[in-house]
Formats: sequence, structure tokens, C-alpha cells
Amino acid sequence: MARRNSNIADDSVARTALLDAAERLLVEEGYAAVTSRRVSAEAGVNNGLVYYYFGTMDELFIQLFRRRSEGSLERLRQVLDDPQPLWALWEFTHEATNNAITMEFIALANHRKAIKDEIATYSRAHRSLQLERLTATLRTYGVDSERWPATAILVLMAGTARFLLMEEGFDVQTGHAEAVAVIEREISALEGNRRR
Amino acid sequence: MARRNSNIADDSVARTALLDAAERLLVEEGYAAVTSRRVSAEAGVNNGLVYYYFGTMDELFIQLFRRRSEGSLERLRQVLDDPQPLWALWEFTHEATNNAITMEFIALANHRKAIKDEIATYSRAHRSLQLERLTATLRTYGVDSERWPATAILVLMAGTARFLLMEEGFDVQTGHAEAVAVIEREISALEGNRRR
DNA sequence: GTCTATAGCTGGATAGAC
DNA sequence: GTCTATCCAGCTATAGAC
Repeated sequence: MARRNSNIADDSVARTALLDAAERLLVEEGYAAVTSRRVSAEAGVNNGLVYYYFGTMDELFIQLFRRRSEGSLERLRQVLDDPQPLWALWEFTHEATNNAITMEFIALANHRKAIKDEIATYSRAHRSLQLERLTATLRTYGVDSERWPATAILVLMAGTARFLLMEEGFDVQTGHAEAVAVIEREISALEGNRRR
Repeated sequence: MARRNSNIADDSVARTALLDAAERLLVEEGYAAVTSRRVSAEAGVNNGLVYYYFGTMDELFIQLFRRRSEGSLERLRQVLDDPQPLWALWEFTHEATNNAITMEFIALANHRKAIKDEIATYSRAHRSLQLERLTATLRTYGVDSERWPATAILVLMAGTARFLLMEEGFDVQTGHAEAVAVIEREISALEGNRRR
């Protein structure tokens, strides 16, 4: 019987099935539903394998988060390569799929310290990457970086997008159309209407 | 032995102690820590009383949320009476205290349908009250309501404030100072510097 | 209204056979 | 690597004495 921290291939079938199942449960029923028994049942895999592959449920959550955040940073890179990067970033951030699971992780973080650290690291990397790529772009658009620093613009966009998604989760939409219109108008003023 | 839904005074000592204890646990350890056993222990009250007063844990959460939201709407009313209502609203929304518990309730809502409905109702009431009071104010400030509808401004402010608080919870602060500076500059342009 | 006791369930984690 | 069995903890909720 092998134990955690031994050399377990990251691409084993059972391991992947477990992570996939955990992700599904997390999105559909919230993190409270992500128990070792339910994850293994959902994955069609024996319950003992959860502990064989991850050791603890905490570790499973962490590895799930890492798998997602690597994918997500990779997608962000592609998004920022768009000829209209502000538009692309806005669409990306405003995308519902990412958000449900992100909110679950944030909630999880409130009582799982290890997850908290993972999220912090990821958030900083995410913001850095955006800054790195967009600071120069905004300058070429002629944005006054004193009045409108790139970081401020990014925070306003990200905050608004996430807030809209959060409220939509509760079927609260008051003022959303108007807020979206304002933001998209400002983006258009810099990058023109969205092409493609 | 009385049962739930009988006539139980809302101001009984034990009931209040239980709600207070639940609130404390919710803020400090997250909703997973809010179990009937821990709440009663924290309140210094017998465990059976949780069920005597609330019937189920779901009901306890709901009544806690209601107690808070009534208080919160009342405070919002006062805030909007400030001679500089935009400033006051910004400060209110940007206040850390409210936020920790709000995030917990949002997380809770993901797997407690009844809580979800409570939050939706409250959010709509909150937004309506803001709109009702601020639409006219913004007009007197000379804000062009075509370009900058009151609802859009409220959503942008609320979204940004909550996002900043959320990230601060993870010790992520990149760009926060810049975003705050931009928002406060815009508020100042309408209402002047913050007095008081 | 308050208390004790307990039924009944679900969960994390481990041991050890195969 | 996979599987079964199992220990132990913690939870909701109820029954019923006081």
C-alpha cells in the first residue's frame, strides 16, 4: 500500500477521474458536497483511492485548484494576445464558467488556510500578467497614466465583472445592463467596437 | 415541550444569545463552524434550545440573515442622509465589517436554497433604496444620466468595493490604492473633498 | 423553557487483503 | 494500484423528564 507523497504519476486515470469529479461536484453542488465518498462515487472509483492519491481532502482541493489555475493563466495569456486585448479581457473575466468555481474556492479558503495561500499566489500572478501586458497597450491608446493607472483600470474591470456574475447567481440584475453598457462604451472608446 | 412555529418571543435572552453566537462564529471561523453544538456552547446555552427556538439550522441561518439585513437597511438609510451621500455610501460599502459575514452568506447560499432567496430579496431592496435616494442627487450634481446612469454608477461602486475587500482578505493588494484613488477622485469631482 | 440522552447518519482516515 | 472493512468523530434532530 503506497502512501501520499510517493511518486504517483499526475496523469493516472483514477487520479484524473477524481479531480474531474471533484470539479463537477464543486460547481454543481458547492464545496460541502465534495466529500471523499461522493467524489469517488462520482468518479466511479474506489473510495480508498482518494487517500491513496491525495492523502487528505485538503490536498485534493489544493491540487484541483492548481490544475485549474495553470490552465487559467495559460488561457489568460492567449486572451491578452487578442488584437483588442481590453475587449478580450473583459469578455474573459465576465465569463460565467470560471466564476462559479472561483466563488466556491474563495468560500473554501475561509476555513482552509492552505487554499487561501494558493488563491493569493494565483491572484497575484494573474494581476501581474495583466499589468505586464496591458500597461504598454494603454499607453499606445493615449490613456493618461496619471489619471487612469493601468492597475486601477484592471481592478475596476475585474471587480465589476465578478460582482455582476455574483449577483446574477442570485437572479439580481438591477442596473447590470447599464453598468455593462458604460464599461463597454469606455472600452470601445479606446479599442473601437468589438470585431470578430 | 413547545415546538417550532409556536409563539416564541423574538427577544428572549437565549434566542438572542444563540443568534449572537452564530454571528460571531460565522465571522470568525466561517459557516462550517456554525453547528448547533458549537453555537449553543458559544452562547452558553443548552443545545436543545437551538431546536426549540429555530427548529432547524436552516431556519437559524435565515433568521440571522434577516436580523442583519434589517439592521443593514436601516443603516443604509442613515448613510444616504449624509450631506455627501456618495462619499458616505462609498465608505459604507467599503467597510470591512459587513463584508466578511456577507461573503459567508453568499457561500452558504450555494447549497441552501432558502438563504439564496433571502439574499436576493435583500440585495434588490438595498439597490432600490440607493437608487431611490441617489437618482435625484446625481441629477443636481449635473451628471449626464444618459452617459452615466445612476444604476451603473452604483453597480460600479459596489462591485469595486466588494472586490477590494475580498482580495484584501487574501492579502492581495496589487492596484488597490490606485483604484481607490480613481474612485475617490471621481466622487470628489461631484461632491468635493470629504468633510467630517 | 431548560436539560439529558440518544437515534441515525455522514464524514475523514487507516489497515490490510488482494 | 485497487478494494473492503472499520474506527472514530461530529452532526442534526427528536423524545421526554423536569
